[in-house]
Amino acid sequence: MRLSRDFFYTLREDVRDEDSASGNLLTRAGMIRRMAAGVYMMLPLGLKAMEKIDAIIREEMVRAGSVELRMPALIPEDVYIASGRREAFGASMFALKDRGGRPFVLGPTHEELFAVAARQAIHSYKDLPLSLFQFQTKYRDEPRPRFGLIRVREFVMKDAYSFDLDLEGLDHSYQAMFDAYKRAFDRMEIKYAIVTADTGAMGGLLSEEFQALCPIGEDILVMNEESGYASNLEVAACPKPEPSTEEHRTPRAVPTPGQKTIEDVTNFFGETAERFVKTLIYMADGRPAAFLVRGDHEISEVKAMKLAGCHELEMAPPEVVEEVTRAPVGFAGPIGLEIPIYADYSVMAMANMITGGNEADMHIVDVNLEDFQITASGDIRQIHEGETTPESGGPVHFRRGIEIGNTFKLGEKYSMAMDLFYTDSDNQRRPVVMGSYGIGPGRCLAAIVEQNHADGRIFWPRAVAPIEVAIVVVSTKNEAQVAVAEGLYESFQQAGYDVLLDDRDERAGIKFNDMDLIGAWLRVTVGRGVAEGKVELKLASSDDVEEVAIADAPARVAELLGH
RNA sequence: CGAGGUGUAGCGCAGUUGGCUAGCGCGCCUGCUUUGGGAGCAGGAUGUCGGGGGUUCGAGUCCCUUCACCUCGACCA
Repeated sequence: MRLSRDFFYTLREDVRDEDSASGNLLTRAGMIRRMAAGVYMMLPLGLKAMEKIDAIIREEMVRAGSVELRMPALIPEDVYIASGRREAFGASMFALKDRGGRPFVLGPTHEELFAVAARQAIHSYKDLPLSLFQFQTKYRDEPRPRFGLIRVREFVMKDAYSFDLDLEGLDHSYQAMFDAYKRAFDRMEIKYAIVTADTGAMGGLLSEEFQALCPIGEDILVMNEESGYASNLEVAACPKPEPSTEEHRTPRAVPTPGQKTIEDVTNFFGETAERFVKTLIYMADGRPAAFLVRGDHEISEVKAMKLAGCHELEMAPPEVVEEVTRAPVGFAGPIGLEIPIYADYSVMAMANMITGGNEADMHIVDVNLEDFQITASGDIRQIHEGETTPESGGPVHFRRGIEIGNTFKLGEKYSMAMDLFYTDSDNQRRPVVMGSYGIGPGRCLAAIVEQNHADGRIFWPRAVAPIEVAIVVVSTKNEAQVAVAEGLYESFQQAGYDVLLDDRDERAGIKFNDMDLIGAWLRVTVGRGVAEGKVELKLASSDDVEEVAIADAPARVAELLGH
């Protein structure tokens, strides 16, 4: 690009309302611009970086044997009703009607459409396996977009789908995609962890996430480096404690006026939180249910949903809490509840616990398991840092990650819903076994910047730098300099580099600063050295400046770029 | 959805108890000087003060309303 003519600008100051380094730097570098909450313009330089990321992903997809196509974003609503996901996505789906009043949605993900498309091509076991992918815009009406490109409402996703005969075939397809993902992220030089994750709204058998390690990441990763254990906090298994050997006493009510929170009550009783049980009232698929966790623990809603076997779980509104506990919010307890009660393993190990009294200003002490009826017990809490589980093999610690990729073994869920079957060699009709695999290229871009910036400038990994070579003409009034710069520009373009010519009539300092901000990988300075037949080369990653003869510049640049 | 906050020039901001032509820095335009790390001097342009309504002789400022955006929360009863 030639700056005197191209669409290019930078901002000198930090941008208001950009709460992440990547959002701020990409905006200042003139690569992106926010239009609305979670909606961004992708400007030429940002688009260039995106295209490089896309190209890497595309190459790895093709290498893994996947075939590219493109689905619509505008989709009749009944496609998602058929799979039962219209409800699962709920308000996070952008919904609209056409002029005839027919309901449409903007697709948040495309398992259904791919299943529908595959129906045309898959009839026999001879048609399998098959792998398809696309780069396509998704729409999700996030409750709270934030962190620049990291949580947005409109974004391009690379999504791929595998179709296999059986679970064994799925394992192969999954592994091929998994390896492709690793190669792609390695080429982008992203520092990431792979964690087991919740299958969530996708459903299915297994989910693993590729998480770019980064302090502003929204996911908490539970890890143990020695054993290689890594799991999303949502699903990280907790240790199962030994039952208490304390002798069980008889429950008795104790007045606790105004003591509602665990903190209140621990102070009131002068006991540690481990002696208390939190009774959380939820709506599980619309019906109230109680979940018990120890006072010092936090519930994992993902695990709780699995234990309760429900698809939707949200905190019950105060009216419901008051109805089922017959007490104001803050005094719920298991004794006398007439709704299903699910208990965490740690509660199963407790004795003489303190619970709410289901009565205003009342708690009950010395409660034991025999004093109430439990529907089911299981691991429904979040693990704490420092705990050890059989899986982790040692104490876990937490890190934060940005989810840049996710792989799912879906199984037969969508095939069954969308009627995707094949005939096997014994003339039996069988559901196709599917997998789905997503990468957020925009999140990759953001994660790369988060991981590679300092002093208000971006340091791009080699493979994704939008500008490989920036030619800075120090003085555009100096004809000799301009001629040399133009010659090099032409030569670098011929060589196929991503090259930028800063021929703006600006002072050298402005140009140098701008090239630093946008993270030009290699800078060629065409200035006073031209009089002696020389130009200067400088890598963004180093402070060293190398003088070379103009005639030698193309060869040396090629060498530095590794072309 | 709950709570809080912010909307004033392209960007970042100030604007007193309501007061007369609405300011500052950067950027932009013109000229001169300068010219290797965000130049200097002089001159200049640019505003539905988020929108609508109201109070008032007079509103960026007060009131009502609405929209947008941001932060925290929306699991701990």
